Amino acid sequence: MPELPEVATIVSDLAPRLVGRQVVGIEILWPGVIGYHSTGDFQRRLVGQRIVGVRRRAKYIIVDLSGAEKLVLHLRMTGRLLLRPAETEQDRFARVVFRLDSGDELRFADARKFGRLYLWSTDEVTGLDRSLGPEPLEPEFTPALFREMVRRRASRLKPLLLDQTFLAGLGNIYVDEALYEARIHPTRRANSLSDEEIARLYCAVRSVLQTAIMDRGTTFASYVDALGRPGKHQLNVHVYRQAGEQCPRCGTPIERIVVAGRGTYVCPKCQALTIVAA
DNA sequence: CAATCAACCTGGGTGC
DNA sequence: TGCACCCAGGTTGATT
Repeated sequence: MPELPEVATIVSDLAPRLVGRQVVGIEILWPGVIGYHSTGDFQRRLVGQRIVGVRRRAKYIIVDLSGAEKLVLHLRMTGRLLLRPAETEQDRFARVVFRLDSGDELRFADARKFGRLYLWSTDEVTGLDRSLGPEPLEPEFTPALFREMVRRRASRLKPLLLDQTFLAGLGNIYVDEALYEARIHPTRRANSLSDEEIARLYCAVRSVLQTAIMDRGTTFASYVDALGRPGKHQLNVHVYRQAGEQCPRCGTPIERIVVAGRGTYVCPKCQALTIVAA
């Protein structure tokens, strides 16, 4: 479910509200979502810790603590991270609840139980960081860097852009939106792109993500921010889940195809595989 | 390195 | 209402 803009929204909601808070208790309603440590270990190591920072890397949420370890969360498809007053009725599918000294609870809820919570050392977080591709909105991600990355790869763009070790943060929605914006077909080989196409794709990736962040994410089914509010970007998507609707650019009906096992939305005219003479 | 598929789980929507 | 079936915003690991 959540991609970079959704995770960024949750982190921006949580950071000002969580920094300085202390974890005073933890309830684990479904132990399966705790990775690595035993659940007892998880509770013992976390209770009493103070939160000193909340940040994002790719689609991971990293909570920096007063101790040496860091709480790392991944929401996968249907995970939610919600900050609620403790007296609020429990959220459906709540799996782990952190009680805070403020009287609030940080609740991890996940219908499908794919999401995971880890307690990791600095070295483990560094290892995660090194295994991930660049952050598309950071200044280190330059057009020249992206050009070299894309030129070196032979795979099709759709799975390549979904690959978090290649580029961090994109998921199914924003890959389709970026490729549409750049007018490039998702099955094109990366190393077949012209310099101009790579430049278009670079700009498209960044503008799609930035626009979605301004819209506080995309809600089609289950995504909500840390206060339970849906995003607004579903009102501004051009192709994702728009099969049969008219392409905003040329009016051709949007098509749904399957690429690398993923539902994929394209304008068959704007994103034609072969150049058609005008 | 690239591609495909299964697996992890469950809910929601659709069509009969 | 019930039921079968399809779809799902992610990631990993096995296999070819």
